[in-house]
Amino acid sequence: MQNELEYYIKTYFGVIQSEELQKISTFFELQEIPKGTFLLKEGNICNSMSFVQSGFLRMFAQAEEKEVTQWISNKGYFATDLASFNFQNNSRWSIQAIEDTVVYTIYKENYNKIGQVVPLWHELEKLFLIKCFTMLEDRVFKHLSLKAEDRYQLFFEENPELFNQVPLQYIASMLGMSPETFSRIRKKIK
Amino acid sequence: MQNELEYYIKTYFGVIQSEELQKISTFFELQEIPKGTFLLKEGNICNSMSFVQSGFLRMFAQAEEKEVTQWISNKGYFATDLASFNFQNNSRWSIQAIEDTVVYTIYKENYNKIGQVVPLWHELEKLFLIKCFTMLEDRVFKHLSLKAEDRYQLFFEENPELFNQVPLQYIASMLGMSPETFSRIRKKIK
DNA sequence: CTTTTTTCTTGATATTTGTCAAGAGCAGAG
DNA sequence: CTCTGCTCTTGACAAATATCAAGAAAAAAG
Repeated sequence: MQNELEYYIKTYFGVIQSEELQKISTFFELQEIPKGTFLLKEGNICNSMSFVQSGFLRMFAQAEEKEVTQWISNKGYFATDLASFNFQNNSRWSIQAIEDTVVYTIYKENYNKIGQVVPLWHELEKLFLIKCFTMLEDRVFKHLSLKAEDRYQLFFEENPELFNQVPLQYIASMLGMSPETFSRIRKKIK
Repeated sequence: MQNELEYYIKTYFGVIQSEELQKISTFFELQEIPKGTFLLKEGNICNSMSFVQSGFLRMFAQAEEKEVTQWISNKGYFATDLASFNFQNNSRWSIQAIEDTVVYTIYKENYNKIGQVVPLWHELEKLFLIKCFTMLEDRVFKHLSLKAEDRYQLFFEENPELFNQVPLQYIASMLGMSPETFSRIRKKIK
């Protein structure tokens, strides 16, 4: 069980000595989040970061009229408001469990202790942030260069598991299209 | 002159002791980049990072048919392929001077020395990366929630100085619309 | 100051995507 | 099982945006 968490940490932060990995993982706690529960509400300060062990978390915000889903985290992904977690400002996102979800959560006070346990931590953290940055860069590029259908295709290839487990309207929103357009693209492709 | 660079560093990396700031700034070198010159070509490895002192740099990549402008750096902004700079993989972006441009450039070997000079450096660097991440998060959100006209408006409010100094087609691309749409929005708004 | 090239604008038209409204399908509550 | 909400789909239509082509304007080159 704990090994699974260690695997996620490795995935994001790279190779660490296994003793260190064990120490880090003791900072996390396993939590069961019932469907519908908010891990974070827009405007509040985010003081934790969670890795999804099972289930789904949706990160979203209110725009003018509609609710916009920014990201859906499934098994192996993490969820937090990075800016709020680090700067302690009001979070821009709400994070809510789409299903009953199990997460490994680390709170800020413990997160800040990792540096003392793992000498190289700041380097790993930096590389982690650059990966996150690059992912977003990629997303922006896709919006600048692709039509709805191609964005659908690419996302489907990368995350097929989401499509039969998460309300499709959320995926549509995350890809920047209406649920109706999403539905028509699905039909066309089948 | 050097003070200007120190100001940029401060802007991005936060408050540092002024002696430290001076030490860091000696790692940079002033370069004059003639219009049209490439600081980086897609596919090459990026080994430098530049702050714009005057002029404009365009970061772009080739998509299927068209060239997509991801970002335009003007005075005070920096330009680099973060992923390539850090992981030494092939860069996804080209960076080219739109005008004769003056930059302060730091090369990777010197960049890596900063940590020895400034004890807190890794912390500042981390906060810097989070700011970059947040900016991109914002951009994604804008694409998910706003129409072309609103993206234009917002960007214009934040960067009015670009609009009479840079070919508008590049701004259009960066905002995810065709030059024609861009032009029509301008007309409508005037 | 011309000439040439690039960029911007405009109109006509096509394509993509969104909106509205209705109904179908499905899951959960009782 | 049946009712009640959601969610998804579908059609008709509207709005947003892209494309193509031509000309105007501006900038660069000579």
